[in-house]
Amino acid sequence: MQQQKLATIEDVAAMAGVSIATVSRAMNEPTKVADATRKRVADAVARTGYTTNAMARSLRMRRSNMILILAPDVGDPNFSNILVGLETEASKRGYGVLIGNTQNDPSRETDYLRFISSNQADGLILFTGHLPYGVGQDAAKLPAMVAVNEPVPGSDVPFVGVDNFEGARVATEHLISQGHRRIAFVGRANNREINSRREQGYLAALAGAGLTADPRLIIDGDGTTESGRAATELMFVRDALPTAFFCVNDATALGVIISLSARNYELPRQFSIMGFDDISFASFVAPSLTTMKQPRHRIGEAAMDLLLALLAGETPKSREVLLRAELILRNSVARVNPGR
Amino acid sequence: MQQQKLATIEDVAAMAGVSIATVSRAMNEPTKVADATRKRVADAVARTGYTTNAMARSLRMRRSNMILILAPDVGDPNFSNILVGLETEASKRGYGVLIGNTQNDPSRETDYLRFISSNQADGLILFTGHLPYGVGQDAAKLPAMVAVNEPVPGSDVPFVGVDNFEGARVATEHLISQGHRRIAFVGRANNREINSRREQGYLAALAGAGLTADPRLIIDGDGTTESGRAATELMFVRDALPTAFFCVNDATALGVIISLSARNYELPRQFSIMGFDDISFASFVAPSLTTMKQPRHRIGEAAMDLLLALLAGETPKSREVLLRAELILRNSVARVNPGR
DNA sequence: AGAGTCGATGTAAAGGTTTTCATGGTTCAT
DNA sequence: ATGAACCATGAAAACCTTTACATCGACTCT
Repeated sequence: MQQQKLATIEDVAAMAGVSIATVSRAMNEPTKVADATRKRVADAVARTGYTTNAMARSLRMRRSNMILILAPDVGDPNFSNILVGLETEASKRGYGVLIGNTQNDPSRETDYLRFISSNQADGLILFTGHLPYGVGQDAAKLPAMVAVNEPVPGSDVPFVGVDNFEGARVATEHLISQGHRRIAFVGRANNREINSRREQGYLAALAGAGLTADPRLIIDGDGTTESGRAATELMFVRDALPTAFFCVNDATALGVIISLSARNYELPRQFSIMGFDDISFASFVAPSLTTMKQPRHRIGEAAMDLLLALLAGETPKSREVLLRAELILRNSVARVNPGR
Repeated sequence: MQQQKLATIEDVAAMAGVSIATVSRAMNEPTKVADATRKRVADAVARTGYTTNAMARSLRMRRSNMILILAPDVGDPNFSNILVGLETEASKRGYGVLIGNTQNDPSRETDYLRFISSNQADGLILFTGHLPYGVGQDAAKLPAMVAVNEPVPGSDVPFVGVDNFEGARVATEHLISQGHRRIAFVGRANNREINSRREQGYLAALAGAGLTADPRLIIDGDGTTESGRAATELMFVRDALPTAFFCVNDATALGVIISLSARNYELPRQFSIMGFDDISFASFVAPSLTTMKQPRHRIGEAAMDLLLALLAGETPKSREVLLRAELILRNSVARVNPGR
């Protein structure tokens, strides 16, 4: 169980009868070394089982080949699927992935900065939607960064994510194509980028179809299931009902479904519900949820790809990489009930 | 954006008018340094914004304060919640958490060993249920390890997880307490520890109640939703039906529910279904799923705690740390239908 | 007063790489 | 034959800590 003494580059050099510099070159810049010696070195490496000590290399190169991922909630299913993409791409390129679960706790965010200030991570993926606390004004101290899932407002951090505007428009247009004219938007929140972009897409679709938005059908919500439920109840209180609900995300849609089911409405005959995200339970709810699927795996890959390009000194083509969401047809949307 | 030259321990030493050894001591063993100088050092640290270079420290100390987590599927919700616990505990103790997503691909598993062979990780958390490929016979080369979620058969790797036997017994006893006598077990798989332990618990509960197990009600399954569906269909073909299904996990239970619903049975009036795990959608299915909840957060914490104890040289009290699952009563289990 | 302790600090080695610069030999053009 | 150009290699510095050992002064005890 104990770490037995590992072979070092010197052991290899001695066995191959060359200097350590040559061993290093043989491994990292094979062209710069004669064929014969390269082979001798390779043999020695195999015999000793040598692997280069990452710490020593990082120390010397001032680079750790590690990426720190800062996320408010690692347990969030939306996160974990993107993580797979991030991890896959990083691993393919020889990078490791470090997880920081911040729970939106400022002190934890600050704490995680130690990884970058101590050279333990070269780059940063931000799921948090804001720069880490504790950097404040001197954001210059931060390394290369890419925001995922949620853009960082008021900064020039590049963003990779789903095209929320376009996706919301497609979703709303689908409802319109099913004959719906009174379509609610559940989950307005001006202070959240995602929510407001989706709202914009919704409004654009209405406008494109020559429909005017009814302000009573646009309800605030923070994206939780509970907010979806509350929004629905509010509509009944106001007695301003739509024929279809476009919800800012699937969690909200679930709240709407729960609320309507509790009132014994038959879905989707009496009301259509459209979500956004396609989280795992979307296909298990009754009725199963028609929604916009985020290409999470590809988002992760694209984000990591961009970050590594940044680290390599490239300048990004654009500040945003937007991937299209895909319309997933299930059973929560139907043609509008002609009786209504 | 560029890494401006960071302050080193020498800068601090110069500013405080002491040697670098004293700075190091002042930070790591404060008692060994005089109050006055400790204060001067602290001031200098604050003024320079010094943070110790983790690479240099790791190189010198032969310890990285990093834990590698090897998981077959990072996207698995069962995993991600345990991850939160692992991460929380690690972070609290000054450790970082490195993610390795193996997809059960042997080459990826082998690849990740580079982190430990190059000293980039001190310990290993195994979600995979087996030792990493590529170590083979010389398992001695591996660092401290703890298995989570699934034990590693035929090895002495300590395991932290839910008490599958006990949980399954409690679950089955609950069904018995509701008057059920013909109880199926869906998801038998002898080659998987988890499945067979849960089956044992099921059998123990039956035996404890003086019931004999009907082999026709014990159906193979690999824990997927599809396997639950197939198992149910098989029972109808055999025409050997239970009044209640105890499923090896929630995913399987979902398959059973889908299958029964498709046959227009009314649940739970005609059949009761009990799951295991309490994954996120369990409360959203119709009927919402009665199940055994895994204390995932605590499992993660306990596993990390054990691993860090191992790293500190302690010998574990026992090879297994088993946490109790909690019975979550929802709507998929009812008293047995007297009509049947 | 001298020997022995003790506490605070400094010196220097060690940890394992990568990379600059130097060296020595070979080839090629003159 | 001579210098230039080139190639393969080696020596040594640099990356930044931690820590064993040495030193030095002050204090205690006899």
